[in-house]
Amino acid sequence: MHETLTAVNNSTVSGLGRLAGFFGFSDVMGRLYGTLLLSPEPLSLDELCDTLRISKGSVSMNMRDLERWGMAKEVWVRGERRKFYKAESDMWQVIRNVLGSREQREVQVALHVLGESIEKLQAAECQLSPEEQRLARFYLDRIADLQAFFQFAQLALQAVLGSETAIDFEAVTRIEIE
Amino acid sequence: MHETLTAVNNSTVSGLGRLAGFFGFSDVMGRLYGTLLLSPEPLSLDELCDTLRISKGSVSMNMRDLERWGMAKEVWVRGERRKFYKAESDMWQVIRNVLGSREQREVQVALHVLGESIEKLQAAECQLSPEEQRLARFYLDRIADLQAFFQFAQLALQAVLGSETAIDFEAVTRIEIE
DNA sequence: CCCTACGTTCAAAATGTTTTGAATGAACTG
DNA sequence: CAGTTCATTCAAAACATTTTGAACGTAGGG
Repeated sequence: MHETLTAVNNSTVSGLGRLAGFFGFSDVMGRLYGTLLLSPEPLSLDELCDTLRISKGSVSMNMRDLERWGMAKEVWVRGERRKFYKAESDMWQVIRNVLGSREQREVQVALHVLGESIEKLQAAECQLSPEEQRLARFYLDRIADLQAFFQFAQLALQAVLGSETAIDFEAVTRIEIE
Repeated sequence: MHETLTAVNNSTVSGLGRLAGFFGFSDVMGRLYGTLLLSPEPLSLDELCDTLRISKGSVSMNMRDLERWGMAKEVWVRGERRKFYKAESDMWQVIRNVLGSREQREVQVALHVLGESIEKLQAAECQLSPEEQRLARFYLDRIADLQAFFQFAQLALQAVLGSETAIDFEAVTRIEIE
């Protein structure tokens, strides 16, 4: 294959590995995803092993994760007994999967814990010594800031997730280029 | 100290540890930050060791990182020879530090690499076999999607970073609560 | 100057994560 | 049903990260 194609493939795959790492997934997941994304045909487990120089076991496990996150799908190739995979190529869908199920839960838990802390502090106020009351009020201030941060994050997430297919990537490209 | 205060302190500190981990920092950094954030007085290295049950060396190194990221500052306490630290309590500032210097650079690098790939593919087109040309066009499609994603990320970052002190956390709190 | 109180460094140890490959099992085929 | 071809599992090994503490450096006080 022409060297340019190989080079582009490599840098894209390793870039996606990096991106995956950034989002708290394993590098390998990202590289598998990238390899599938740049393959016009679905790929089998063995082809993925060969391409990425990774053991079969690892590919098997990581592919399961990719499927769990809706980033890849099994594909049935007629006349073949093996499993074939293709990437979910709708980025928007992938992002919604990840943000919607993982990040949103994290934010909600955080908000819940912070809310509880505030309640506890307010409830305990009358049992505290004057010195402790000062500290409690200090805590309340700082925790209110954290709360505001997470509420902001929640709003941002909802903005991205809420719009059905809204944020139109193609449109973004056009805006930037012009 | 009253048990409620201790409990709130613990959950906040460990929550910030979690958050730090999420952003690719070490847990310990987050916990140090949390401990400082919930202390009305600046704390010395040794106090931080004691509170978090962590070695002096570790605190020293992690505090340097916290300073590098603008999340904590040294404070001079008169009559004291030791270093004291306090948290940068303006969350907005902290977020801008992190997003501005780290995330933004990542996004820019990614955009640069993707742009290069597109150029390379276009330049090589006339040297490719018909079969390779089909593949090159396929790559261009997929890479354009990735580009759009990163351009979206860049816009989002700029929206957050661009506004001077704009996104007003207190206002967010009010909106959410009402 | 020397002594003390501190902060920093860094190599080794502890801990955590990822990868591997042999064992297992499931599904098809003749 | 026996043989083959695959995917999966999981314990052990390879690898990476974090933590530790002893050694070192530095500044102030006497």
